[in-house]
Amino acid sequence: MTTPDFSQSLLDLDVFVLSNLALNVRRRLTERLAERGMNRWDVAVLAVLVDHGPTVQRAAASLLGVDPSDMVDMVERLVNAGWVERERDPSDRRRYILTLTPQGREMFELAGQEERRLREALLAPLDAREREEWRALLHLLHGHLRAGGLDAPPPAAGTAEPEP
Amino acid sequence: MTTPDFSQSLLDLDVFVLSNLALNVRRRLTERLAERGMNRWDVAVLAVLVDHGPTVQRAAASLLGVDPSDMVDMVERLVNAGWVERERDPSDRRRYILTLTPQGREMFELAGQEERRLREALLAPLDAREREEWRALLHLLHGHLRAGGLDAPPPAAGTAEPEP
DNA sequence: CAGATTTCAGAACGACTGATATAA
DNA sequence: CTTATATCAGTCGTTCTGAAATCT
Repeated sequence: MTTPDFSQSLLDLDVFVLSNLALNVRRRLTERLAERGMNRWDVAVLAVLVDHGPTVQRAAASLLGVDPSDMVDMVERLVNAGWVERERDPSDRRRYILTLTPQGREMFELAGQEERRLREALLAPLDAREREEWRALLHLLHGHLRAGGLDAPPPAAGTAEPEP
Repeated sequence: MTTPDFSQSLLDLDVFVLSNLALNVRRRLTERLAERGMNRWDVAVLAVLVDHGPTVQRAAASLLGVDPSDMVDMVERLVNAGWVERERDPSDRRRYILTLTPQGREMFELAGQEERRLREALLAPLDAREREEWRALLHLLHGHLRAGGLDAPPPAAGTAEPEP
């Protein structure tokens, strides 16, 4: 689904609209990050390290919901760019420990700036109240979904863990 | 970006949250449509025919923002399923005219039902007022973006046409 | 030995590019 | 001759699967 002109019948299907809106925003984000030499996964990995400090590669992959095998190239990118250091865990030499470098932290800040610029452009037609409402609803729905909100549609039966 | 556990630093970047929310919803939609033997593109094409009536294949591709070359297999799927008829335009034999069949209309209705079920599950934690607000903001942002809202970030300069 | 971590090779899918055949 | 339409072939990026290598 790329850039439909959205006939009315499709507009009635909010899920398609949401999907399309997000896809386009995502493209813009990718473009803007590319201007800084980054991609979305770079930012996601850096965010994990910012929050969790030095992290085992496998654990970072789990946190991000990425397949561990796909983590390899992602991390190599970051190491080559000098944003992350990768060292064997001395206490368990199977593991790589990923550590944020000062340059990595700078890049994450930069990414945050780009995100805010993009968000500003997206939310331009909204006033302050609407922006707050949008943000609140967005995070509410995101939390609902992460809590397995789409797994038990009608009632509220078994608890469903987020896909491993 | 699949299913990040979203460390706080990433949660602060609303664009990532939006992207992730939509991506997961999109997956669910794909799953549910698959249970009915459809995919998202099927629904999009059917929607165009529902709204516009018989349509030239190339025009449908433009409306959907799809590359014409990718339209071939999509249409073949629909024809094989008996949801769409494809006939040469007698007045311009380069063209194919796509026409919705009654079965195609039925399938579109079915897709609509699946979308509403999914939307219901997604919006479960919202009350009536919040749902209205969400829908209004979603469509407002979608329209803003389709109008080129991300092309002129700071002021309001040149008009930008939707990417051809 | 079993189990965890990283890595590699390849499949599947969607989107994009370039070339070709047919018709206007 | 130029243009438009549909089609085909191939590439690229992303995600997923399965297996191997190393280490506990």
